[in-house]
Amino acid sequence: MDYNKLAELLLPNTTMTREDVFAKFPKRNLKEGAQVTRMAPSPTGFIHLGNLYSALADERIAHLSNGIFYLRIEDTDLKRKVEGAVDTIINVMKYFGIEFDEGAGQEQNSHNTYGPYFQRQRVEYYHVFAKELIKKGLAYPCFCTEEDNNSLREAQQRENATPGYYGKWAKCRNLTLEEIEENLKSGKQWVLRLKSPGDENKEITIEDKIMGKISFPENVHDIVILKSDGVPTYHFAHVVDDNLMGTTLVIRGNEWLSSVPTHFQLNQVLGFKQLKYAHTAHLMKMENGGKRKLSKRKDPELSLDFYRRDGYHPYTVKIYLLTLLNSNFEEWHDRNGDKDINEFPFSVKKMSQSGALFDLQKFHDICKKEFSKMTLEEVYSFLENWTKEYDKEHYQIYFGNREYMEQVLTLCMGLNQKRRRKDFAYAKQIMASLSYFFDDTFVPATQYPYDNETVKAVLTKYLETYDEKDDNSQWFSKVKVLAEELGFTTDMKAYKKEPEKFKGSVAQVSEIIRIAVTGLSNTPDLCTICQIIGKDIMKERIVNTINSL
RNA sequence: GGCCCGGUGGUCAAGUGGUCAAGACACCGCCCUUUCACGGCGGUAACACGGGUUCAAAUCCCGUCCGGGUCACCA
Repeated sequence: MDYNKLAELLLPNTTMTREDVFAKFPKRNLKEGAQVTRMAPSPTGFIHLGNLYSALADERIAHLSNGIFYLRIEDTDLKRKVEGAVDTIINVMKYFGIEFDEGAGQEQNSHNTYGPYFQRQRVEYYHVFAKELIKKGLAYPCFCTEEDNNSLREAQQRENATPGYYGKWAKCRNLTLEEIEENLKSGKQWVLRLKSPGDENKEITIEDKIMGKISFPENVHDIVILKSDGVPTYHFAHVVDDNLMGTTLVIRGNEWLSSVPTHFQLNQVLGFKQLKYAHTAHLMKMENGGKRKLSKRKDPELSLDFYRRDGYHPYTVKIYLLTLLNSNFEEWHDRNGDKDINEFPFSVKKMSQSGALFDLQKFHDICKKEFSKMTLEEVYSFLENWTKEYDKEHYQIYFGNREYMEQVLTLCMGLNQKRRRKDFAYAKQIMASLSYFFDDTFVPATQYPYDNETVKAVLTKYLETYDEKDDNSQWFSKVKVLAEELGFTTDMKAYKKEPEKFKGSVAQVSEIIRIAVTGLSNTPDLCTICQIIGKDIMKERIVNTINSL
């Protein structure tokens, strides 16, 4: 077979040579040890926690080594394309503190020289290498239709053979040049397949940066490398691009592990240096007592929108991901609270081989801890931005008066205390807990833990003695006096020992007041709440309560 | 089903031949306390199973079981 003729027949318009291509993609000029990593999503625009998880690993590896982290869009499948996806991806990543040095969306940068970063715009390059393979007799056109492939599968099932297009099953493998010309002339669609030189009895071994040494049988499948529209499949595009673009470490999900033999072989036949890989474990979720991969359809916590909508601080998401990524991060972070997390010596080797379960409780704990380290200024602006975007109707109510809101936050988040409160994990939760500070959102209680007469008596006496100038201890002394007058004990120890001996304790008295003023039985310091909302509002709420009984 | 990966408390995990098998989250108890938190102290709880190798095995080997991934003109 005249392979040169075949090559011209199949790809007549490809005139560039391998050398021409290499001239456009020279070896990167980087310092010793600098790593080049990439995020390579398809342009659906849907970025989930798993993407962020592995992108964070990419970003850390690149930046810790003074290397490059770039964005390449794998748009070889038109069905996956969504308008505006690239901007979405870039914005989402930015929101979570991950920025690209190079790639799609960075076209204004002068050093953005390994593009185009959209695979559809690189078709001419793939064709150069495809044509080379044809010339070497390592690739051939396949005219099989979908039906052909279906019946192939059925036949293989009947014979209990491994499914796939390979060896003796590969019908188009040995077509003559004449047959091919004939098919082409009659306008039949074709794909380009690799003529796999693999031997299933031989093994290849790779050293995965996370998994370690792994051996596989060689690939024997004549995989499609160019689809009928001339666009490459993932496998082919990946191998060509990561070589041309100088990726030093391909970090990708576990689901790719089994195609390593294919990629290894592609590298080999193309005469490239083998790529280095790090296959990351998936984020898992517990369900019905078993672990399973997080699914974007079923699990809202996988969608990054979820974190934005509920107002999780992006920094806390990053911290959580980092603790999953490198188990020694948490300890490091605790010990080096003053250091920028980017100083953490992130390592691929420390990444787990098995899938971590997404643990909402653990995540919340981290959120609370991180919130407790933020300044009033940080907390305020974060909440303000969140409310502006996700709770518009309450924005004016909550943020109309900055000084007031600052007082509220200072109290509720314990900002003026040595030990901060750690009640809150996300904005939605915080804002919901603040409603009683605002008349528009205050919801009076309908139930009291005591009979109406007692409640009335407590509230009436409380109003009589209340003085807004009292400090906390003065205020509480008065509550105590009031409690005793009404037959409640202030001896908490005695009360706890034998509660049945008393009508109740000062704790209940406080509770009654608390409920009347806030509508809730659990709140931060009551005295301060009364000071913040002011005597008038406090009085109004109490009077309304008395009247309603 | 073939191939590949994994399996330490409920969860995330240290661990690479000798430890009473760390730590964190969750849970429980006690203390602090006007509620809720915070904080302090303490506690329950694990090497999937069976065989080897070895003076010694969570760690090395084999088998079993369980979980996951993958077998497209999708990535």
